[in-house]
Amino acid sequence: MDLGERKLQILQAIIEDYITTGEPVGSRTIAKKYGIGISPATIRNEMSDLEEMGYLEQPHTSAGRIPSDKGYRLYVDRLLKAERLSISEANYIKDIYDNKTRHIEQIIFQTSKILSDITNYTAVVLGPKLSRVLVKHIQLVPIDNHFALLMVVTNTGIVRDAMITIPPGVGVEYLTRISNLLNHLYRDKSLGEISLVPLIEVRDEMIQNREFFNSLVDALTESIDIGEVSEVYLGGTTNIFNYPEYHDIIKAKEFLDLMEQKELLYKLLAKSPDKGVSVTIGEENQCAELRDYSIITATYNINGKTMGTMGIIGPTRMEYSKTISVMDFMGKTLSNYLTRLFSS
Amino acid sequence: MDLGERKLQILQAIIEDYITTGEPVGSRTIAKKYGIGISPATIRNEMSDLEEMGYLEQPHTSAGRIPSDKGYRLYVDRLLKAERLSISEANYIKDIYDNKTRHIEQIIFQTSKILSDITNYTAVVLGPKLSRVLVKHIQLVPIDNHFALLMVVTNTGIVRDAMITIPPGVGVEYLTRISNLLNHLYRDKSLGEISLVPLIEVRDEMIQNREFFNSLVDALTESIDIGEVSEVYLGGTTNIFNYPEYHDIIKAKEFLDLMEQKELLYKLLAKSPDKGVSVTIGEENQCAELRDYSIITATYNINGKTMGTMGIIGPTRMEYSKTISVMDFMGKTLSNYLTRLFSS
DNA sequence: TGTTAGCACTCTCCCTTAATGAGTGCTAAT
DNA sequence: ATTAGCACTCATTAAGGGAGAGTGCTAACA
Repeated sequence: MDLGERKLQILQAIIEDYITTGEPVGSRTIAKKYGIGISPATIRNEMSDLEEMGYLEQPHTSAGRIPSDKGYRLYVDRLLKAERLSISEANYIKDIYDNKTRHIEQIIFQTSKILSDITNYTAVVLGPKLSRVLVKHIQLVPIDNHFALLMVVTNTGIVRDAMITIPPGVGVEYLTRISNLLNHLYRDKSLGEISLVPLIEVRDEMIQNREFFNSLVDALTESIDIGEVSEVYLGGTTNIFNYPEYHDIIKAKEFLDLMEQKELLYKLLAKSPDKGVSVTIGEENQCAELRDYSIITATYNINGKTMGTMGIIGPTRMEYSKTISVMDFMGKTLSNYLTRLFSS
Repeated sequence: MDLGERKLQILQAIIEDYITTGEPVGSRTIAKKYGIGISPATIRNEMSDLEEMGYLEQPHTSAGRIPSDKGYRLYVDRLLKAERLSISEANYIKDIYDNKTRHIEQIIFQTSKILSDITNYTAVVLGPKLSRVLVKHIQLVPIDNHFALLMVVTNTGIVRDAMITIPPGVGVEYLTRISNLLNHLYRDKSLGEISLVPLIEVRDEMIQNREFFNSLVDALTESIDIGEVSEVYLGGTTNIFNYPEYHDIIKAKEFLDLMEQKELLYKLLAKSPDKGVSVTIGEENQCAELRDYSIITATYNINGKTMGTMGIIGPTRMEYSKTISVMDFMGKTLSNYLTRLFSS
């Protein structure tokens, strides 16, 4: 069977109606609202065909049709007309970033709030991929006689830190010497490289103090690794309540509990493609718990180097057109802003 | 009318039954389950009295009674028998802290998770009151030619930082000199004192560079203030779904949205008394949105100096006895642990 | 005088039944 | 190929009607 022009028109009408109303769509509705000069009966025949082809589903015999995931996919790939943001929305987004903070955590957090506000879905934004962030400064700061703080400052203004126990007999000058060595070794390298470039040079210097060396390595890896997962920012988790199909308490709790699992969210977004906007619909999701949701992701970059990912999670009957535009625009806006801030 | 021994017994029975079942309690139930050798009819008379006195309420004519907020208050103040934690629970709590991390954020976060896990309510824990935290180290770290990082390390391992723009002509040596001055001035002072002790000494030194001085002051206040509100850790926000009276989507959303308002939660907990466990029941709450909830708070300290507050938010029919014990124990355990870690 | 049994009454909850209406699929006419 | 007509299906809603839990009141009882 063939997907003629008319079938596509009908499919599009059904999908768009279902997206806005959330109710199964009947043939009469299509004929009236999206009049293509065709009678309901004809539309019924076409709908029957579309169902057979797998683009539509019927909740029960005497209800209208709803799109299947395959239907949405077709819609997103072929039928979607890109929707430009309204000027006020675009300005709203831009204005947010006309701000004073240089703390990237704040910026990312704000991004998640705006995304969820504008789209009315749940937003997940990952902080900059630490492996791509550049080291600007490393220092061992003595706190008291027993502890020092290993501090790593990056070009994005992130500060990582970890406590280190100082073995007896290690003095301030020694810490300073090690600090200088670390700086010499790692400045302007990415955090990703740190884990690779061995500390051998330093080891020679430190061979006298095996114990300290080990705890230093521990602290370094801790300060790099631990954060990786914790940098997940959520916005609008309760937006899911806006959609009647999730008025069920069980589902709502499932969803919210899912959003608490930062590692899962991290994995979910981290593996999205490197460039552009990507759409994952319902069953296409790897994660079984998310089979009822669609996810739209985009990336942001600094100086053209991809640094992180942002995502929107919502029901499969998502406003794809609008949301894709928002994500695209947001990705670019954030990238510009960050590049201006941190490219120096 | 007088509150005789028997009336108290009956009130206690009703409250405890209602706490566990969530259903209005009838006279027959009391007679059977909590047999005091009294017939349902007599109990009915007593219940009628208790209602007249304001300790009980009746959802509708032919239902059993439920406790009023005033009833709960009486129960908490006079009828509660302290419930000791089971050994396994006590051990569970203690074990959590046998841990390696010195990051207080982690410890606080974990505390909120445990609290919500054990109690099955929502936990809110405030990070250490910054005004009481001691400065261990202040440093201006040059990042590149344009920016430096003002870094403040405290005795609790917290690191606050803020970016500063370096005016042209300011060199590394100058930053070091200022760092030393700041350290000299503020080491072992509390953050609260910083905002008071004027920077005059430093100003003399820096009078040559008005602009830099101002941005330094800005950064200092920023690094102290901003965090105050952001340090609110939540655990078990979806636990509210466990209680049938909150199966209503509207209520659930209201609650969850409330929990997103960190400033409100901060204010709520920050003003609780300095020592010991405190209970706020339903209408006693200042915050109108929380009139349907009860809050139990406790504080934790380092070396006997109160540093922060933890709270449990749940329905008014909360297991007061159990929860109060947990909070008491948790406050003490956390205090001990922190004191051991950070008293040096 | 306090306590209790008995009884009529109230109100919620749940089940059944029936009516409504939106929507379909099929058939036959155009 | 399209469409009007019609019988059929099924979810939703409203109304009716026990059943059950609980009360308040009265009168009897210790």
